[in-house]
Amino acid sequence: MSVRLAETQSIRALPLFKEMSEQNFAAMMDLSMLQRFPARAEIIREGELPDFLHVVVEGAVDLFATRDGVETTIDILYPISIFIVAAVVRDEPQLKSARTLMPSQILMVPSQIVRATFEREAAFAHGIVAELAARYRSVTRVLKNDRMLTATERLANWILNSARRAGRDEFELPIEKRKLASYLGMTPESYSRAITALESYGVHSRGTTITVTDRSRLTEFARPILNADD
Amino acid sequence: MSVRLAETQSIRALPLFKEMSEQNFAAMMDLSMLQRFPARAEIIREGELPDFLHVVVEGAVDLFATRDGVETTIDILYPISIFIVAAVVRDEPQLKSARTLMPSQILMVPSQIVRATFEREAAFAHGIVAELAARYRSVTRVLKNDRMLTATERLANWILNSARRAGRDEFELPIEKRKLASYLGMTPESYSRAITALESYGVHSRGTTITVTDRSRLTEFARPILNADD
DNA sequence: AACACCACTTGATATTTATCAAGTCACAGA
DNA sequence: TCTGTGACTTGATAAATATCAAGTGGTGTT
Repeated sequence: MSVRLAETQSIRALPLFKEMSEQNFAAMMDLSMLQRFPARAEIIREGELPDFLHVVVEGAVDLFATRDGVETTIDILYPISIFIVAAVVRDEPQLKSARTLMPSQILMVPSQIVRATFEREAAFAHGIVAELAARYRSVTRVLKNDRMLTATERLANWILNSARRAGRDEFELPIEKRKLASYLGMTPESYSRAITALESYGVHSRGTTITVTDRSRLTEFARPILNADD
Repeated sequence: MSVRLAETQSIRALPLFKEMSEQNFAAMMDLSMLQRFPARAEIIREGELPDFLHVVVEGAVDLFATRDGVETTIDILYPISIFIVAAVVRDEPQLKSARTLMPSQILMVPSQIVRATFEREAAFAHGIVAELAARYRSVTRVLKNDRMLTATERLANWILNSARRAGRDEFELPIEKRKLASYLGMTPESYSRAITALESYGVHSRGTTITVTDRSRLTEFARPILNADD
């Protein structure tokens, strides 16, 4: 039921935990579990009360919402990130389901420990605030993009941001196209057409490789919303 | 430059301030301003760094984003609520602009004071966390609605929630229809058609009055997303 | 009372996107 | 190597929504 110290290095480095006292951090890890999941494993389900704060240590996690069997991807998380922070803090039902996109390692910190530590240690509380504020801003940006950009423009912006993050004009799709489509709020068919349309605006796509061949042309087309970083 | 004590009663009662020490609260109010704005006054502009945490004390405030002159309403705030919490906490550019929808009173707390108090007093930090988590969840719900419901379904859900909040089947639109349309992510024309369409599903609209004539029928049509409270 | 303004509504049409239906292609397993 | 599976693509069509263009109606002003 506890996590070995050797495995906590990268977790400790997270903004959320960085400033905590060694003692509180150790106590928290002692009550947490580091669990391995296969690909496509369901981790949490929308509507349930959160038992754990989750940390993606390895792999990738799909956060999605469902309605009548239709699902939409709200966020995709890679190491090292945290999820269902808000539900844990408020002890309210989760708004999203989560499943692994590949074999993954997830650290699970019991909700009560999170809330208790939160009360006890200011440094941890600050970490939670920073995390929440960042996520809040991130969804806000997604909403703005959804409301004010066409599907093709959203894809164009996503490509620009991915290239920027990769530091080069060529990068690999980290996930299936259909999943990316859902994340960008469109169908797989629309994704396919959008990427084809972008060939005229400085993007080349072959297999899972995307190349930005004309950054300024693409930027002009994308007309990014201010601060739309993600 | 300071706020009279008599005016702070309702502010003090906010979850954000409720648990604070009298001393810190007084110090904060001393450095804050309670300002009156006419209708349609611009309060903050997207992209700027936040100088103040704002509290809507009286009136109503429209939080919106702009792109090429087109704007979309992200949230509408009534007393007593707080805005640009995330930007203040992170000291990053605001993602939304704000303007009054009617003559309003706004309490403005300087950002530095917010951050300083946040460092100093755990109770206040907790208040910030609760507020952020609540807002994060709220935008998440809006995004889910946008992604998975049609415009008419979003309106249906909004009506159901409004009626529930009002505690009766008849209520008044608190804002212009065009503004509500924007908030629900549609054009005024689409709003008009949507409300007409809902006449067949237990809704009656005349002027600024909306009446739910058949709640179960409307609920069946709206098929609300789990936990979609706002 | 007449008028002007503006939100709202309604109609016609265009655009965007989803849906349905075949394909095509790559890859894993027999 | 063959074959099946599933993701992806492409085409045809439908649905949802926006846009453009007149109206309509209420309110406040002169």
